[in-house]
Amino acid sequence: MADRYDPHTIEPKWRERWEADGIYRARDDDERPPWYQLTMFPYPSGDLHTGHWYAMTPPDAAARFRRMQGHSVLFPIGFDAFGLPAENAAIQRGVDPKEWTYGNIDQMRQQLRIMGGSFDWEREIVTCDPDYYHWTQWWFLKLYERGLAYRAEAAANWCPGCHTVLANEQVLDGLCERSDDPVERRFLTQWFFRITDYAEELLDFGGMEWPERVTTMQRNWIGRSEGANLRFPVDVEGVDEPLSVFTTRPDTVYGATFMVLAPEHDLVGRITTDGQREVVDGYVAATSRVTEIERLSTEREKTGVFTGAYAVNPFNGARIPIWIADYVLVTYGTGAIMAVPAHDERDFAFARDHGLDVIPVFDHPEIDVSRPLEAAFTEGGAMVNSGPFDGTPANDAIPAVIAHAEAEGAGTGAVTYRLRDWLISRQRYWGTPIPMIHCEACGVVPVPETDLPVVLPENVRFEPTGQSPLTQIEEWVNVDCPSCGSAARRETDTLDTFMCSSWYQMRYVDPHNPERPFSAETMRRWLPVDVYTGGAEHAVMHLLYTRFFWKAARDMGIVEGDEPMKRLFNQGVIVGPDGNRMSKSRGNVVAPDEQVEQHGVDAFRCQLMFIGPWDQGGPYNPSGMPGIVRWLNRLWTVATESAPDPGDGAASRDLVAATHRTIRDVTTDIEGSRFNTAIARLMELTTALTRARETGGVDTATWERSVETLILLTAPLAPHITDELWERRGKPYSVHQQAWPEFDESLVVEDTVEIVVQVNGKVRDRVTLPAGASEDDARERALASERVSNWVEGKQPRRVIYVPGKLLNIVV
RNA sequence: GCCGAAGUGGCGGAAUUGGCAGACGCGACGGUCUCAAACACCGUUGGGCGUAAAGCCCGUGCCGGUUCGAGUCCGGCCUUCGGCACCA
Repeated sequence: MADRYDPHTIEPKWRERWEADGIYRARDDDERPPWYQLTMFPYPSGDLHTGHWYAMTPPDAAARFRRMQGHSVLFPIGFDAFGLPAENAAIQRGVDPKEWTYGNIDQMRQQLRIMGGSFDWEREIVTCDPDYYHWTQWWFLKLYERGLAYRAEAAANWCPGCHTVLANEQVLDGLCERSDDPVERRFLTQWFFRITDYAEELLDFGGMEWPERVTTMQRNWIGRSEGANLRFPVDVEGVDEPLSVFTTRPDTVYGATFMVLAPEHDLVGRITTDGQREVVDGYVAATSRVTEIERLSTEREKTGVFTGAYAVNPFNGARIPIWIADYVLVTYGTGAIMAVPAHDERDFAFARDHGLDVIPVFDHPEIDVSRPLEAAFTEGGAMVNSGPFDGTPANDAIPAVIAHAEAEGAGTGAVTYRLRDWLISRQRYWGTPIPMIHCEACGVVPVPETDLPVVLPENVRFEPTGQSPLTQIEEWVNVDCPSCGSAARRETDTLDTFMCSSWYQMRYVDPHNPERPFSAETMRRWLPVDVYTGGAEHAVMHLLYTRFFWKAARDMGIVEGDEPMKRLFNQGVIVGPDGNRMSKSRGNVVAPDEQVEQHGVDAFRCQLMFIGPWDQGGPYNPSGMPGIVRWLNRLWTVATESAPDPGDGAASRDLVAATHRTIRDVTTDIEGSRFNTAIARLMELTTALTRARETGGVDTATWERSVETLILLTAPLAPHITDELWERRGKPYSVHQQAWPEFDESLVVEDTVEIVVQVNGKVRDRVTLPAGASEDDARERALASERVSNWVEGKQPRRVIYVPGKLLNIVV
């Protein structure tokens, strides 16, 4: 009587119906409590692959689950559409980046719709739309007004072969990814955001449910170090200011036997003596040619040259030589160090290679510090060779030395971060134009808000000139100064695409607002995001930038609260059946279209969720698909065939208990993103129903309620088949607009419990007792068991451990 | 080198606060239905000893510890993956 389960007829039917009825639209006037479920928006590469399905179908299930739980859910989608691939396509194949991008978006939209995602398409955003980047530019102006945007000289990756600036991602092992030329560093004036102003606050993850993995990576990236800034007077005529160094070990200052400056340090030119000028200049020039990657290699020998100048140790008056070396980085601390070879491995290696003094200033239980050291050691006992500090225990040494430095005016306690300001300039075409104008008279002038957006010109020629293609477009570049009206030029750099994605979750709440990025009401209603899901590759950059952006917006009174995303979940990486990253060349690509064609959308979604824990990822092996297909078929069967013979209804109670256990488990599993175990529980309930149908003894009302509960619980995971079954059972449209089943604890309580009986910790028997039996009852029943008494052998139990309702352990 | 996560059957993986290791699924084997196939369904499936029963022993990367009891906690290793990497 019932026809077979055929996903290919029911899936398009429901997709069209949901869309026509707009049942997934998020309404701002909905009175139910709001829930903002966000999945990282894709780059429009033009092909939706299995990774996208893996990233997006579980949050779709979560969004559907929250809706059924009575939330008004915002589950939006859009495209992160600026960036390099479009520009590369333009350079290589002569296509227009805009056409290429929008063509891909059209294609991906179609593919995304097939997924059965409950996205609110009316809120779609595309970051390369002028309606969107209008507000990206507005944000830039706000940050500039607030003093958080500034210009400075910074190194860019320069490919001498292509005559162009490369993004970090285009540099592979120090070589240009296209021409294989060694990449050089070129200094350009570029725009930065002062993310470092927020370094301290960004270390605080209080009240956030973020994976520890991510918070740890962010902490390491920010890299807070405590120590001191110490000032060493320089013994060079005409140089009055002292040389400032940052150190985490001010307690080793008496062991400082030389100073090292980064080759790019400001002072180098001024302190170098005539006799050393040639070697120093040569070394500085050589350094600029060395790539960052080579330079950072710890394997490299520690090179460096003497400047001829000396500094004075403010603690003991020692006159110590000043060197330059590329193991000191100009971007960290003050770009200069006091070198303490006895207690720092790098300084030790440098001192050994260049014949410099090594003076230990801590003693050590296993090392004779009166003899030449064989290696640096960092952990010592008490201070030695340190004048008035001799004998100070290691634990007290740092505060003592800092206190002394502060009293003497030789330095102060200080904190340094590894985090650098965010370089946002790109010498590229396909990005948001930076809304600034350069005027000879007025300097840098912001474009007035009323003139936004600064629209990206079209029909651009891509020639490798080393500058953004925008510089070629005279009619775009030449503009009147907004301040004085004289001839001026537009900024031709564009914004890092990470800026587009730093605030997109805010735009979704009010995506068509022409007056501002979003209204205060919509902001208060939806933000911050309840759950944000996406790949771990964004653990640092994107997720740190968006936190910075939010905090800056908060300080400007634009948003409320301290963090943009309360909860974060990183899904794992899905790889090919062979365990390798899916790639065409390996031939291990699983194409979603083929999976859908063979098994249907619901089966593919469920298989991806069933494969293992969502945060773990792993190989996608289609060989497991039959299990999911069988389950959906069995679900179809129990839901479409008639109820079993009720008999005396004796089996009803067990079925009710099984149903409610499933409600409980599936609810907590989906809340915790454990979709794999949720499906396992649903399979079990399906099996229970299949069995009950054969054996009978279930009254019809109970049967119907269990079947319908099973359909409701499955709906978020397999949305099409469940709506079809719901309809066929004559229930009101749509299953996705029904309430989530309520769990009733009292219905799963059993009359009897099975107690495991152990003797000396080994399971020997099981006894069935009434629920709530006392320890004495359990003990009596256990000792009555022949299997148990065989092991006890008449010995007196030394001790009995009873875990009520679970276990009894007799120790003899 | 540093930081983080993980290691469980032939395979993917289960296992609240320490309490029956291997849920659920794949595969395999045996069977029902069928002219046959598909679909569906039933049974067995960690290893060893043992007659197939009962029963016993071993078993969650390795070594040791805590505990009545350890996949879970502690100490020390090994391996894999991810991140950072001369950060003073």
